[in-house]
Amino acid sequence: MAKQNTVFKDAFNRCLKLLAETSMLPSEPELGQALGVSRTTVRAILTRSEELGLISWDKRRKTVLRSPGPSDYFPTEETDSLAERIERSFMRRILAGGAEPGMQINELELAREIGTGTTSVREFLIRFSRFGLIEKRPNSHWVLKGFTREFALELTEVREMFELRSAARFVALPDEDPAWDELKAIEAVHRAILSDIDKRYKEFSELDERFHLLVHRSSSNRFIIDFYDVIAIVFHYHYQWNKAHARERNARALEEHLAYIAALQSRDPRQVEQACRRHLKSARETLLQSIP
Amino acid sequence: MAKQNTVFKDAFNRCLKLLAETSMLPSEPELGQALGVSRTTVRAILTRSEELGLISWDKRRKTVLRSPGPSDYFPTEETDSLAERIERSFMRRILAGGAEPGMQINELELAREIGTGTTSVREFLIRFSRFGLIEKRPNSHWVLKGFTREFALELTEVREMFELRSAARFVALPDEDPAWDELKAIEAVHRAILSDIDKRYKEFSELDERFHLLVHRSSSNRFIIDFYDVIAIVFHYHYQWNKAHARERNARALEEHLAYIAALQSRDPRQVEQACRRHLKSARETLLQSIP
DNA sequence: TTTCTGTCTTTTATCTACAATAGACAGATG
DNA sequence: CATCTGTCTATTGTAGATAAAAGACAGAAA
Repeated sequence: MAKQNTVFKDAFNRCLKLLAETSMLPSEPELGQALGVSRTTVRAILTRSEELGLISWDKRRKTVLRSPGPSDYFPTEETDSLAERIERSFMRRILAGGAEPGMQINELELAREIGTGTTSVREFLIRFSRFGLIEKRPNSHWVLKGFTREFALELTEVREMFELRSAARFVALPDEDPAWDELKAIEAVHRAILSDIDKRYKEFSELDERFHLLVHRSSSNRFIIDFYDVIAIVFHYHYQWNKAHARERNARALEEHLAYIAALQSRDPRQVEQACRRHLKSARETLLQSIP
Repeated sequence: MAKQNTVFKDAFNRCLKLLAETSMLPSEPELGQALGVSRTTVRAILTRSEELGLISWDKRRKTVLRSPGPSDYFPTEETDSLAERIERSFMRRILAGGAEPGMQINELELAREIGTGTTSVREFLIRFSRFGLIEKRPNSHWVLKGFTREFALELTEVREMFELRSAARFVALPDEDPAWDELKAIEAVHRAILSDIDKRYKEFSELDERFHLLVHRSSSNRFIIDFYDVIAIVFHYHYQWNKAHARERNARALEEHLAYIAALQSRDPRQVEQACRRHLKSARETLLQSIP
């Protein structure tokens, strides 16, 4: 196998959903636009849809013949890109499995375990190295530096610098900036989750990312925004991993967010700084608690 | 060709220098230590040295027979690692050649131009992407974001945050920290260059990197230290590129550095902040002036 | 005239193969 | 008995090949 056709499979699945809602599909370029793929892939999707008897296709006439059933879809395991699969496997290994700092990472072994070639693993490790958790010894192996207390402290130190700076920029955004509307929307979701916290506390993780990314974006600084990737991935896996007291933690964080959001809306830099510092402090403590 | 043997060639050249100074080479492990390579490579070096009649080699007895001449060395072009060659070619293209932002970057074309396989180019681009100058469109090309005014401003914004923080940490280092000695050594080089500025102003670039890296190191934060790579590469190529008024610029920067160093040595946080800010401000202005 | 389709070319993503390099182990040597 | 050498194995770095996906262009259709 050279290239996986996950783009095709994933787009095909998404196309089936569109197909369920109309009787006539649009033009190829339009469909490509809607699915975010090239015409080549669109045509592959149409070909397969025709073969399955889902549509009849004659040039510009693409008529839906029947609604897609569950068996028409590709299984979800096959629609994830290789990079996603590698990331998951890798994070599971280093977070769940015995992940002692200093451990060697073996490309070939990892590749075999994941069932892929070494090139992809290698490229993943190179990309991943910017998260500061692994390091390359040239002409030799990678070394796991480990998700340690130092790591968490270094990460949060930079995070705090960047977020304070971004928050200070946020209050200076012009009234018509779309960020204000997004902030309102985010606030509303916070209230909704809080009012049904017992059932919905798990939604916090995703909301957290959405909120902080919005703040970081207002820095208009690519380095600050890019760094948020590091924070996001660490917190993402951290939430998955450390579920103790999740409900209470999330409830408290939601409250802190609301105070922080109110401060942003007040546009008073001092209030913002205060609320931001308070929230970041407790976020840091939570993260540190989960590290032995 | 599978793997380049640049490690061997480079180590061989360095070994010739050692060889010129002794009549008897040490043991294989010791030699490996000195050259920073494995025993496998050491033995390859010894084998070749023997073939060239430079030494006689019998088990532990490695006697130097003659001093190496110029023709014994590998040409320097062959000792650079592939990654270095790719970096240079790439930087020349995007800094010197018409490097309009938005330009597409083609892996295959680059590889052909440099005379290497696509894999290496790809891996280089992935590593390089963390410098914020290029961006990947998945399943498609890379886009050059360009060495623009915004880039320089975003870079210096973060640089200033990080360096102020690091400098503040520096003054808190214990007296016995080796950084203080290194700082003294750096100061001495500054004075030496300044006293012969007309001839030696070109040495500033390297000294600048050495000094700022020392400061950043005292942050003990991997993200801050890693970020210095970005700064270093940008300034490195910037110095190579923009030579107008280099003498005056460097003389001024040297003076600023001396003030900054004195402030660090005074251990007075307020003086440090002032001197640091002053220097960073003029560094930013210099950088911006070189951008159209 | 504008947008669409059929066809073709180019480029990327990924696998496999292989030389260079690192590293392990047992027996040799001082 | 500690260190070195000979030999062997494992792993990385790089090239080359190939399917998937993107994208270009000319002629067809509205």
